[in-house]
Amino acid sequence: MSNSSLKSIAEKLSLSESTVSRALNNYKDISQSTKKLVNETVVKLGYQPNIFARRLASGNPECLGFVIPWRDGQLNDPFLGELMSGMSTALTKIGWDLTVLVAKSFENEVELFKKLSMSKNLSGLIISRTLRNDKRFKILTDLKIPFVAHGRSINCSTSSWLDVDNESAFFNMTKHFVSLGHKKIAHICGPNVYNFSIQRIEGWKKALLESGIQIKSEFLQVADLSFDGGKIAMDQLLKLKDLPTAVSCVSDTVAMGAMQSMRNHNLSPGKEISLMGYDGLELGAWIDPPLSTMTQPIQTVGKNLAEMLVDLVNGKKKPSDLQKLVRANILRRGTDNSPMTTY
Amino acid sequence: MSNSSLKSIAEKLSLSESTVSRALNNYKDISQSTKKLVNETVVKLGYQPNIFARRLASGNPECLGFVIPWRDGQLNDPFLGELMSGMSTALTKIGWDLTVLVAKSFENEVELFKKLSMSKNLSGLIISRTLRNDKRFKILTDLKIPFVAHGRSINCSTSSWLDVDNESAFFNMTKHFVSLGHKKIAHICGPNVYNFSIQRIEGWKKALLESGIQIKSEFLQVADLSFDGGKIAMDQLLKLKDLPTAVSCVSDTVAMGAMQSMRNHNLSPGKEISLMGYDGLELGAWIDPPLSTMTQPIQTVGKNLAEMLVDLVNGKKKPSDLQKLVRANILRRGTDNSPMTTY
DNA sequence: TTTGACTCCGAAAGCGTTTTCGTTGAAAAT
DNA sequence: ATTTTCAACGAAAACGCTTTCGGAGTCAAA
Repeated sequence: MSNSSLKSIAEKLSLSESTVSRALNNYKDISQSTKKLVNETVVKLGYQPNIFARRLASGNPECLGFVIPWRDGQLNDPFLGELMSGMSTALTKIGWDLTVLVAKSFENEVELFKKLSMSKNLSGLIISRTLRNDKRFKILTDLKIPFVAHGRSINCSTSSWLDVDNESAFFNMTKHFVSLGHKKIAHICGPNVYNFSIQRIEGWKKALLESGIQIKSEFLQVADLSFDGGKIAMDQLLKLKDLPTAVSCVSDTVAMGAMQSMRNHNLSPGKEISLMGYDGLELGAWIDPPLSTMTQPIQTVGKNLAEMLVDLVNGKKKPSDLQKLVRANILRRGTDNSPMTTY
Repeated sequence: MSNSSLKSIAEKLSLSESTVSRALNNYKDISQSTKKLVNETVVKLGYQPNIFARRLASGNPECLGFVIPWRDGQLNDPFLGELMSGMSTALTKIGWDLTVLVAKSFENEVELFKKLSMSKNLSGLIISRTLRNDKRFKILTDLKIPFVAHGRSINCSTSSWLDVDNESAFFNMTKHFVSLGHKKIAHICGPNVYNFSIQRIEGWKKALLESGIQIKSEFLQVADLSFDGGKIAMDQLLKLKDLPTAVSCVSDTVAMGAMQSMRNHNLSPGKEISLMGYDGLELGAWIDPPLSTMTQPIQTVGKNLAEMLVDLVNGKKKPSDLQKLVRANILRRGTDNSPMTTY
């Protein structure tokens, strides 16, 4: 029966509703014995509190919103499922909900934020696809909406965020190429509106510097974050007199495009030119040769994002104390090899 | 200010709270003039009702749950974003929410259902990845949880569902091959636990029958819904004495695997053997040659799923009156060509 | 004039929790 | 013996809305 309410439990135990409520919420003015008693009968009766009553009374929506990332009119994040799964599992444990929101443009998103700040239907927000200079940080802060960002921005020092350590990831990738014997290492980066683009360039540069390799500006190509972007960028690289022997790509998608360009020029990815992507897309393993890449534990990221936001909402921590960097790991498949001696 | 409540509006207009409430909910015992007045001041003050109070009082959670599909320990649906975007936009219009749920196993999912039926936190559920014989239909019906399924099952006649017309999709695909001149058309199908596997086989068979082509049992290969599955299945087909000139694949992923197999045998997809996938994955365009496939309007599907469930919850329609079939469309890219005469 | 029907609105009781505050009784301190 | 302290609980207000019911007023019909 779902007719179990606080009242029914209180009557069954000859206690007051308030005592039962405080027992369930682990108040310290309730004796251990009654807490035990209450918890036992609650599971026995299969009691589930009415979350709407609870949320109304407590003033805490106990509900996090996730703004699903929309880019260029398309929703093509293959990790969405894993990410949200991580969030949801973390929240389910504490009885909170995850609701999804969609904003099809920046204006749309800001409008959404304003509505949310008025309605107070959500405890906090998780945003993603952060830009180099992302105005959402200030907007959300001004609106006093608790949030944590998946990704950093130029002005995120006082906010809460979780991000991959892009710089060290591409530092490691480049170092990896160096250790394989490469000296001519190019980088196809993303548009500089994205924060990670800049950071990934930095990692590439630092590794070259530390390895005593001079940075050639023509070895840095900007690309749209798409298959075609990668193809065009690689086309440019292949026009060079002095070709690179390795290319680090800002994403798997871009790397796939770059591979296509190589094939068009009768070059075999991983032979004349090694290359690596980033993201760890499964489909990278489906092509020939399979694309080497870097992976990150997406589900854990989702879980962490949710947990951080809960801490923030509960006031346990300040935004600036909730900043987390996760590592990406090299996944060798087939396109990272030593340079050809004869080439 | 977010201190706007029904009360504040009532005071401002010298009306009672109940009148304002009924005006907003379009009750017919409120005059047009006051309705207009109330609505105007509501937008002026930027009033947002407290959904928890509303949901508590009305008893309608106004919230739909989406069980995100988990398969083989992985969450790899690339359309999740679009699907949920469609749902969310439909629900936002009427002020309902979409919350995501995750179940990592069948037992887990059933447990989830039971909890939901007790707690009544959700108005209804959208499930996906339906099986040929999907026990969830009966379970949810017995638990009296309103739901609509994305995909059919063997026992879904009294339930609400939305599905692609798999049979006609693969009928059309096969007919397309026939019209290109193919007579030896194989089909790589999925495991028969999935309902769509059976239906897609049916479509393939019907088209062959209607075209006067005999169905050869060795031209039907079962594959796991994965890259490797497709590869293995195509390996089998290529062992045949009499090779097919066209292969219709149950999914793009499987088709990618099949292409890999062809390459391993020094065959060019779309030349010696034409093939088509299904799903319309973007990445199909990234390989060489680009994979021909079939697409469906995912966002519309999401929108429809949500709207159907809302109708169901509101009691406007019976489950059996909410069944919808959508069409898939052929997307020619590069792997569907006429058979080689010399081959 | 009375009756009935009809329109529009207010009063008030819920919805199921949380949380503050006060009370009780027993143990400890004076 | 009296006061203080403290643990453990109950009473009741509050959260902000929905919804039922009844009443006031108007107008037309009898």
